Amino acid sequence: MTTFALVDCNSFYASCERVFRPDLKDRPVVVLSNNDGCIVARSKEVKALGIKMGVPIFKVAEQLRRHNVAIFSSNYALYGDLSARVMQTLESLAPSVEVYSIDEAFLDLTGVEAVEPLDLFGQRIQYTIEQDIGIPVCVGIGPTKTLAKLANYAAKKYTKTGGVVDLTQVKRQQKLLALTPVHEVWGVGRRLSKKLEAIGIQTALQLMNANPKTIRQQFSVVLERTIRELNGESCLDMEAVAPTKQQIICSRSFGEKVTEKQKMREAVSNYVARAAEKLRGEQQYAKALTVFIRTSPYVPNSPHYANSAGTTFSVPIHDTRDMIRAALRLLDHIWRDGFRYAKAGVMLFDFYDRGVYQIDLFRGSSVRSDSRAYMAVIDRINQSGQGHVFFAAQGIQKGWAMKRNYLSPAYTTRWCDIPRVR
DNA sequence: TCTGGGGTCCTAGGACCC
DNA sequence: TCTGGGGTCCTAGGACCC
Repeated sequence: MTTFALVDCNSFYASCERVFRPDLKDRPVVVLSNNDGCIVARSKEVKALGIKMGVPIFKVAEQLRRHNVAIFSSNYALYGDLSARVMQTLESLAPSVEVYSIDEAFLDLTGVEAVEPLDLFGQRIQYTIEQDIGIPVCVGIGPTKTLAKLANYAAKKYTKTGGVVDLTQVKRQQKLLALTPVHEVWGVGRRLSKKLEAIGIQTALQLMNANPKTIRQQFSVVLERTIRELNGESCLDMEAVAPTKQQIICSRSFGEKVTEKQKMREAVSNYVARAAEKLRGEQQYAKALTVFIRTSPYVPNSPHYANSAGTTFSVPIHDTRDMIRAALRLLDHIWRDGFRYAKAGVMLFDFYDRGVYQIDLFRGSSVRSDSRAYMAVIDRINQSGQGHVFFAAQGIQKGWAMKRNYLSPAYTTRWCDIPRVR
């Protein structure tokens, strides 16, 4: 019998903003998406106001002001760092940890029950993370990942649980599943829940009792697996080591619409540089690159244009210079004058480890010999926190850069922003 | 005026091969 | 004139996740 726990940080980004701002303890907090567009995190006071996840801020600006809500731009340097600390602490507490997202991790608790009651173990995790990092978490425990997820949902929703739910007993599973709308099940999104409701499946319990074979025919093998997981049959294992990425995307909406090609060239060059840096961080080389640009789909009566273009390299590369050159050539193909561009992005895929790719005998290798050393120097400088180097193509003015009008300090990752104790 | 970014997996259909 | 069966690979699109 396996046992999983899902540890999920409460309102993670909002909680991060509170760690170094005790004055915000009881004040509602929201965090905005890149470009200060939508609300992507809400403290529980904000949820209680009925403000929904993902709404554009301009639609609720007045409401936020009225309730004295503290507003923050996304500060990924801060969230990423606090996330790493949470995960490290979990590693010290549990036999095996799978980092599932920036604010969630699965733990393998198989065998723990013999040593300590599971709910006590969950409470200990909760207490330790709160004490050591200052981030509140909920813990859900169950015999499969899907049930652990559901247990976590219950831990968050029902406050009298104290934020820890042990769902290892079948009786408790059935009780909770009967109360839970099918949409809350992990892997059942908006489309699927609509289709399921149409055939009379409205609760998680009804889905659990559906025939997996029939569901597989009518829907997919994925949903069949979900049913088995709801029934306590573990189909999804722990992945203790993160699998290597299959693609890397860097895209942004612009702070101001872009109408000049030169500005677009700079933006695209920046996204390439960032994507290439991530690629090297994965120790990978890419053989394919795609560039896309588009106008805003939200503005009515304004001419819309969206296009993308891709290329493959003769051998996998990781050199920012080669990628920028290729990307700008692709941009030449898809650029059209006269539009107000809202967003652009770069994608890399078809990855190889170093030295794995078979070089074409006749074409020879066009790879630069200084590539590895040169890129390593750039990455080291840019990650040192002491300086920043970039290519001329990336531009200097960056008028298109995203809006971040409510940014908090980089408390934990920049020397000059570290809080002082007087 | 103002609407995020970054991923994964599965399936269906077409091209192509023997 | 009659025109099979089985397989792979690739791509686009749809669904989901945080």
